[in-house]
Amino acid sequence: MMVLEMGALRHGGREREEGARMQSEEDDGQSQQGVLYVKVMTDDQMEILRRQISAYATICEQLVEMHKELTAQHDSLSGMRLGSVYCDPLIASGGHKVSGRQRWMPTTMQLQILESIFQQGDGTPDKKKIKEITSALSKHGQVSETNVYNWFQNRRARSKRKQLLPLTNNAESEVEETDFPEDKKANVEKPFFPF
Amino acid sequence: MMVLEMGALRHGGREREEGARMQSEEDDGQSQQGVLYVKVMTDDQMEILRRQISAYATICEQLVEMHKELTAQHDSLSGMRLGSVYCDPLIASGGHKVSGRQRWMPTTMQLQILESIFQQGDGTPDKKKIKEITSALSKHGQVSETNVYNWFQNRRARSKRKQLLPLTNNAESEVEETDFPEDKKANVEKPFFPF
DNA sequence: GCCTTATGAATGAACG
DNA sequence: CGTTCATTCATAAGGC
Repeated sequence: MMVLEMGALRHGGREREEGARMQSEEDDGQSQQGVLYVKVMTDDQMEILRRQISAYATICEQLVEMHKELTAQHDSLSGMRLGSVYCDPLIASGGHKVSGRQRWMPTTMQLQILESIFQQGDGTPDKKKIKEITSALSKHGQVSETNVYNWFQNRRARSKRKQLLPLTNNAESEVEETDFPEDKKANVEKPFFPF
Repeated sequence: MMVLEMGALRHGGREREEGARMQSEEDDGQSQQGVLYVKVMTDDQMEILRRQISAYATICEQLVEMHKELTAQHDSLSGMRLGSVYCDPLIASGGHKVSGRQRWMPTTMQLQILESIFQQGDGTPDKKKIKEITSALSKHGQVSETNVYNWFQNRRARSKRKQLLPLTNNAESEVEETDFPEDKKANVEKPFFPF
């Protein structure tokens, strides 16, 4: 069960009505003064309400997650250092540290193993092979199958790119901009969600 | 202070990446006494629903507002997304590497909409649906039906893959929890809006 | 301190 | 549909 504390959300605003997309919000509180009759809803109406609420719940969660991501990178300076062996639990006590966006840093030993496997021809190991490699690497530090998979992906891509790179000296006048100044404001059109 | 009871609405949801169809067929049928053919709600229940919806609407508004600020530079920095209008193929004339095809980069808003649709059950939209979605997304940036189609393809494939390989990492010196944003209600329990 | 580079990870698009 | 490729993003490391 989920409980939403509204106290923190109180705000003065609320004069717009995009939020009131669904009828149910025209009287705002004290709606039925003294009326004692019960409301009767059809299944369809019930379903509509349910979906509407679900949609909002989903959206809220997504927005919160996205907000976390956006703010995570901003204060990412407070964290433990990398995925190495250290990471002393400095936060063990009360640290409400958020954002644990650490990325895998292969140890020297792991890198050597990976490199040697890569150069032994098997450029694209299958799932089984990945598991084996991961298992082997685990002896030298924390690693996941995804890490191994990504490593090979990147290794392939970058070794290929290296080949094609060495003859690109002429700088194209890259037509990057074309920016239009007032777009920033235009972007604030209050679009809300068009389901 | 106002407390919202949400247990009845989304107790099951939030598996993300997977079905999680929050349709209500399972509990929709006359759960009360079995004798009623319509839903009967008391004023209190009605009021709760009303407040829930209102609260979500308000929250969403606020979050959207915040996001505009946070993503303002992000979106504008990338300039126009996608090759967009010009995409001048830069004739041969020596430059072969050419900036060529840029890939579609959905805007924050577009992503929000796509995610919402995906999680509302439409895992595999048909042609008609694709057109609608594309049309809706066009309001927030350039996008083609192919883009939308690909997005859903990838979304499905990757959400399925993710549940098949839960990374096999060992604890070691893992820094507390909080890993990436993916707890069910953890983000609602308390720190719902830490801003 | 920034800036540059290296590289792990995310993801749009394409392939079979 | 599942897998792979190609491009991009984000961040750790190192130089200035």
